[in-house]
Amino acid sequence: MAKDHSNFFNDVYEVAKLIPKGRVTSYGAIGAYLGVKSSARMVGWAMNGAGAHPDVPAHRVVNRQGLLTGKAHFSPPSAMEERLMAEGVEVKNDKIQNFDEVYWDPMIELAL
DNA sequence: TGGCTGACTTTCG
DNA sequence: ACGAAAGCCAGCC
Repeated sequence: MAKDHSNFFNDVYEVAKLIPKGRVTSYGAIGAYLGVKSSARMVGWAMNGAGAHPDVPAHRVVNRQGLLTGKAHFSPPSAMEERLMAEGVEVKNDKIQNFDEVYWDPMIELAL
């Protein structure tokens, strides 16, 4: 597969797929890993096409506060927390509990 | 081509 | 602690 010049989505999907089960990360973390920490929105936008990528666990990607901000884009929206809960992530009121423990940073985990 | 939008993040009030 | 505004970059019309 030839790497396109602007497959930003592809990169986001790759990182998202690397997220271990029971862990979560933030849009900014992925963006930072891709070199665009200032454009966390882009990561979320890329996730907009994740719906066509079943291998991309978009539910493991939340905002910096650990809030399931993107859950509204799921179908049903509750599927996000449902999935996180199923993986062992404690979610309360659309908010990830022990976020500091389940937080998975690609810049650290994938840092070599 | 130009301009708007957006699943975020950070900072000021 | 909460609310609002600005900054940012890439996709889409």
